[in-house]
Amino acid sequence: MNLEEVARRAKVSTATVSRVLNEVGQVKTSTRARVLKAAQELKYHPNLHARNLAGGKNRTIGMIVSNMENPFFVDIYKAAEREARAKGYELLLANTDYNPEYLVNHIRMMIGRRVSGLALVISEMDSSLIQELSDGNIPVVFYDVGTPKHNISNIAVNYAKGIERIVNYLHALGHRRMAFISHHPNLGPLSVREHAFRETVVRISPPIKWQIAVSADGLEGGREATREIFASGFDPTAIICVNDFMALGVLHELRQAGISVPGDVSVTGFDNVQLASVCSPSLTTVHVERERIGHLMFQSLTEASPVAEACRRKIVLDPEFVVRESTGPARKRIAFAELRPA
Amino acid sequence: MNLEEVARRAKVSTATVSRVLNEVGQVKTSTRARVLKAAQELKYHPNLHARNLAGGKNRTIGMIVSNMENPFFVDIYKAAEREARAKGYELLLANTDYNPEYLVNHIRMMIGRRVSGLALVISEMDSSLIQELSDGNIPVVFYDVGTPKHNISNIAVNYAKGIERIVNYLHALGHRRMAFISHHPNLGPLSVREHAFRETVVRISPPIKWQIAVSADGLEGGREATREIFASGFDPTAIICVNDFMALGVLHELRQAGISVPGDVSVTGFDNVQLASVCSPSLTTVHVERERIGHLMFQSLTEASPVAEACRRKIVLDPEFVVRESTGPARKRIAFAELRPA
DNA sequence: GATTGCCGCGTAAGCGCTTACTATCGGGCA
DNA sequence: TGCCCGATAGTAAGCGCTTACGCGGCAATC
Repeated sequence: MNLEEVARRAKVSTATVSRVLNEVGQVKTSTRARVLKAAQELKYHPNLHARNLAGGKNRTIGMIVSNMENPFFVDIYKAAEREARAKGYELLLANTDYNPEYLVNHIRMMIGRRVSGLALVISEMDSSLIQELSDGNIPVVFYDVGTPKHNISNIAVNYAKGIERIVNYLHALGHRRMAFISHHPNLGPLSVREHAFRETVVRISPPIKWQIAVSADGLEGGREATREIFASGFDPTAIICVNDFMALGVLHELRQAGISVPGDVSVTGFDNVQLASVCSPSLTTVHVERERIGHLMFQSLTEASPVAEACRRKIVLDPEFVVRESTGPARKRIAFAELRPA
Repeated sequence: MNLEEVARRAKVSTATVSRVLNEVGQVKTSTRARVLKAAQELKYHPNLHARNLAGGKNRTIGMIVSNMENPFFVDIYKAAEREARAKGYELLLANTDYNPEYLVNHIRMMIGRRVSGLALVISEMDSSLIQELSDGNIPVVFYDVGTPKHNISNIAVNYAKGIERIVNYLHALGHRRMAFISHHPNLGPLSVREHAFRETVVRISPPIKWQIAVSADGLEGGREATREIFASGFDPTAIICVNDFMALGVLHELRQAGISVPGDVSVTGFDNVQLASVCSPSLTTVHVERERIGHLMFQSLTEASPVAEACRRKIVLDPEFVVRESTGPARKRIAFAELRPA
């Protein structure tokens, strides 16, 4: 069933049916009614592919994220979706699981669908891909990676600042042995945080002992990284996590090991996802405005002002430090061995 | 840039370019190389709309879920996505936030895109919509709602059984005052659980006192429902939640109120999302095989056996009871007023 | 009563692809 | 030598829709 059948049934031309369905042009009320009736009776659903092909336009924007299991990404997605819905756009979502190969496929797919904008909330971006995108002419907005170009905007969070706040805070509480838990350390935005950690820690005197552990993004990854730190013999008084999601795993592992938080070890997260305030103990973390990020990403893709568009920009959000229950004064020097049940 | 430009540059016809790009038909190696080179140089990306229009086929399936914030849905999505990827399919996701209006729009959109199958993991389905879908001819699979038809499959979990297990277990532990926390009580699959709760509770003797509280699906909803129960004056020794996600909120609210779990109140969830084992105290819950659900949904949409397709079926999964830390013997009769800090 | 202008609608040309169907060219074979 | 067939590649007809263009008719204008 296509436009033509509807037209035949309503005894008009396909052009008229199209006009009615798209609410453009002048159509007599009675004709409109006939068309609508015919469409309804035939259970007609316009073929969006044909529509896109013919119309050329496309109120669709694509969003690619790294890990839909992490609530951080879900929040950004939902914010963008809400915005898209309000503005009459469609939001296409794809998930890469941090796999660069999937990412390439998804980008190709989005381009193939001729989205009118592409929001990339990912870390696994290599420069050749960025190049390929900046050669194209569809508006792109990155979160956390890349640099502005004629068709590329950037939104970033000042991670260095956030990490610095955390480290300084812990230092002030007397912590001198810190572990940093991360995932995918060689991906750009994540290495930024690691560097920030290293630098801050090194800059402080008296010097802080530190160690870095890496695992997968997620609850299980947080747990594993924690075990790794224990196993290495390093006994931190504070564990700084690259995000809340991993921190939740850390909390769990510590609890299972009989290590109290923050009594024995302080733990921090990053992002301030809703779970961070709901878990036990609640997480000291850094708030990242996901709502605003989703909003800004959508904006920068659809804002129609060609002047402002001409010079693409980079927006950097300042994070806000949030102190909760998972951090406290450093314990006196006691080895982990004594803390942990045999 | 389109097929024609590539063809011109490679000095062949569009048909040949198409053949090369789709790897069908016979093309001389040297020609193929020329075409590939031209496509690369022009940064050609095939227009998927045109491709779909012309080809008629469509390795795309759509999935609509109620609430992407709830990890339960994310897990199903990821399972289906993995499967789709392996089979060379595209998975289109849409989120309704339990809003029937959004649902209708998303369904129309999926049909408009001519997906080759539609997976609906939603509760807010009214019968007229089901009717509309069963009139159509695209394969549809529901989770938790609807009945099998020629083009409709169903996958469900025996919620009643799960709830019954929970109630019986709590009863055996001495609980005689139970609260049931739910969301969207008049949506089909959710009311099923509520009924199961009611029936089980009523069937048991000596009789159990019970109450039902309703709020939004989510952490905040769980908290609010808990407050509501408190405020009503009912003092349950156990709180049964319709899913883990809400239970996490309940746990948080109880902790804040200074009520210990399971010492003062036992709490149960449903679904066994990963967080249920990671939170503190870990949740007694009922395991629902999300992995398998995602898998089955995909299967039932793409399985090519026309014989098996002829008679659509309903698959019911039996849930498995998982006991963890959030449940314990009922406390002796002490009013909440005494438990809670003034 | 002829002219103007606008409303309402049909005609038809694409949008970028896929895919019959056809045409060409050698080579193998009788 | 003549013929047939397979390997290649081109031609062109759609897929279902939008939209520029144009035409008839009717009210308003002079």
